[in-house]
Amino acid sequence: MPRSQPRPEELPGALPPVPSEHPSPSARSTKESLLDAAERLFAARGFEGTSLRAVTQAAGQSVSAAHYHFGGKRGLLRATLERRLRPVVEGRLRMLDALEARGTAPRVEEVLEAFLRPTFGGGAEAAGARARFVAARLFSDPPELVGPLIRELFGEVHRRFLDALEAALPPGTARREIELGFRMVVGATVQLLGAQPPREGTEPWPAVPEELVPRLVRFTAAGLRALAAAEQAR
Amino acid sequence: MPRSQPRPEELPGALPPVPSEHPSPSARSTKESLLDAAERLFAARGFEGTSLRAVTQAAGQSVSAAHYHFGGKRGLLRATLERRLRPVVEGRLRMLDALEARGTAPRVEEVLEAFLRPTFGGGAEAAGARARFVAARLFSDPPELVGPLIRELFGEVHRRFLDALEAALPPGTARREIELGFRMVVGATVQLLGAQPPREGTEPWPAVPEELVPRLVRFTAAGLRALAAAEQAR
DNA sequence: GTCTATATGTTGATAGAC
DNA sequence: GTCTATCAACATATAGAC
Repeated sequence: MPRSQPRPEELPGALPPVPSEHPSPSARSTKESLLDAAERLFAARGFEGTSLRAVTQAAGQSVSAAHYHFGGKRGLLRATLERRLRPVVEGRLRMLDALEARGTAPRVEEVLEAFLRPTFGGGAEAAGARARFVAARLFSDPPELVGPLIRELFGEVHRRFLDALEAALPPGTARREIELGFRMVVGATVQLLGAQPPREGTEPWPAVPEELVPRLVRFTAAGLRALAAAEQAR
Repeated sequence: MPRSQPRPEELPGALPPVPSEHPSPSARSTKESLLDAAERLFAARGFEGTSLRAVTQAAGQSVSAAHYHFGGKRGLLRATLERRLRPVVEGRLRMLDALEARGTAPRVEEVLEAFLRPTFGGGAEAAGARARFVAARLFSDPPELVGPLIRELFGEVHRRFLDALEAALPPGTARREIELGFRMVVGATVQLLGAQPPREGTEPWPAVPEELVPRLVRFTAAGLRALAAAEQAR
């Protein structure tokens, strides 16, 4: 049996092949195809309403491939959510950083835009599917699975934006009032993302970021200011 | 053991106790216990995530009782939704009627209050469970089942409130702008109903109508006015 | 890494006695 | 109206060949 040869190619650190992931091109495309199919089906029929079989079949993969890569159905949902939510969170933090690195204090509208713009990001076409999916999942089953992920992903962001809003609103506005206003901001945003089933007789709004974001900013900024003003008037 | 009124005398308008059906006292309590259990479980784990067995077991009834009374799982969901949504719709229409029967033109705040107040109705304690359930289901699976019901129940109401808002806002405000604003109103409302899984590190807001409704009215009225003003400035 | 085959449990729905 | 018993279908997960 030939002894092992300390070739330069085998020097430690020369080729640390898989630090975290992309094990092989084929495996990568397997994972990705599963994520794509899962995103589509989970969005359309919900987590519980979608069988793992349906996902793997739509992806042209086997059931056990999903188990190998994601550890099961729940892991697949988690990975699917994470893939879309992470960029939104990073975009929000980046825009808020830029705003705070600037000299002057940010206005309410600027803080809100930093929060809202990445939500509709990714281009007009892709934004539709992604946003619809993510928003739908946030409001759907199973809370014990999605809840911790939401907290993990959004916990810091929400705290920082609450701080920024507190700084931008008139001094003395109660924190609790700002928190309630922020929840309304989130609610209005989710609604415009088009997550819900069609509710009115009116035609659906196109999810064009250029159209929606300014109106969301306008609406919610006025709402937050009204909350702050009413509280100070007491 | 108090029996239900054996008096067949029907005074029109006096107090119609059971409008359409009451096959027998025991059947009624069977139906009701199934509805209660279904409401609780569907709200907690979703429609697809809840087995019919779990519902009937929690209700102390048999699986076939559910089939007999509601025709199956989907019929049970429909009946459960309808039981809670109908009073909200009726309350909204009643308040709007009263507003329009008055001489003077309603203000934006008054229209919004007519829309929002019944949403949180039914008392501080019961409101929590009902609202949470209804809002959760509106945003959850299966759209092809819930969608038509939503349209059937809310179609007319939404159209009438859009008209009322159009009349209350500055003349010339585009209908489309009002529709978008109205969707944000709905979104903010649903969010405050507490339907979603906990999303922030902050403690949950108590769903006390007396606290939430005025703030919702304040926030959304200012938002709608800001939308209208920005559009007229163009 | 990916597959087939299978273990093990649950689902929604129904038939028929009472 | 309500029950028990049972159905066929499908669920997730795993074992082991390649």
